[in-house]
Amino acid sequence: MKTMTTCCEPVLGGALSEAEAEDLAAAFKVLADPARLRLLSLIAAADAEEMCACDLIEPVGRSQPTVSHHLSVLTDAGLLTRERRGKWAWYRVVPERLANLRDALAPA
Amino acid sequence: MKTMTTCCEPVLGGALSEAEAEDLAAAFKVLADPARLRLLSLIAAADAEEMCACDLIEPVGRSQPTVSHHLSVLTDAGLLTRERRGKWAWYRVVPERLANLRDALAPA
DNA sequence: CTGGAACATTGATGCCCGTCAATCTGTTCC
DNA sequence: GGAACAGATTGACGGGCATCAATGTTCCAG
Repeated sequence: MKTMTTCCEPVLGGALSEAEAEDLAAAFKVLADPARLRLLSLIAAADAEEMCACDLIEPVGRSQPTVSHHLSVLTDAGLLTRERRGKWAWYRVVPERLANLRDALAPA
Repeated sequence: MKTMTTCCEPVLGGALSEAEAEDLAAAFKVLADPARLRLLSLIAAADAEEMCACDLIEPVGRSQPTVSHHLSVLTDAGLLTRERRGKWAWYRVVPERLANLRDALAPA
């Protein structure tokens, strides 16, 4: 499981190579799932700016393993951070990473 | 094949409903493919701001039907416009649509 | 140390989709 | 009209992935 850090060339910044296109496509693929988008929006909207995984299962309407899987995908993509406190896992969004992807869609 | 027009609720603008999340996920799914990103970047980088499909097949390195398929997906998603002139098809990027998706990643 | 709770991991299943070969449609030119 | 070309469509194949049940792991409570 590799963590994604620096990424990506902008779409409108000149013709993308196949490798650059694959990197950027992989980044958008993480966002291309309704369950993951709901998790992101739920955590971002939390008062404490963080949420326990236990409080995400019911509102997102999926099984516990599925939610855990998506949270891992988001974390590996650098969009979330995970912090274990006792037997609970707390998640926070990483707005810089979101801005990073946003910039990939910016005008030249 | 439905054309996508108005879309989407921002990720950081409060908890997304399942329907809103599906719409936004569908929009990002279009961008989550290296061939489509390369097509977008190639057309955006063209001097005339438009490109003939015939000139996109070789640089993107896929078969003619595959390129035609991706161009249709991008067009249906509102990211490209198609104009047939004689036996050729000319494509242009729709920057407003790109900005639209960009806004979906904007801070609250 | 034993039971239970919270998450993560594994394995299996079904669906979506990127890809290409073959074919079809429409256009140009002679 | 007929040949040749550009592009779209169809059908088939294969890989990737979202999902869940079952199981594993880690931590706390008593």
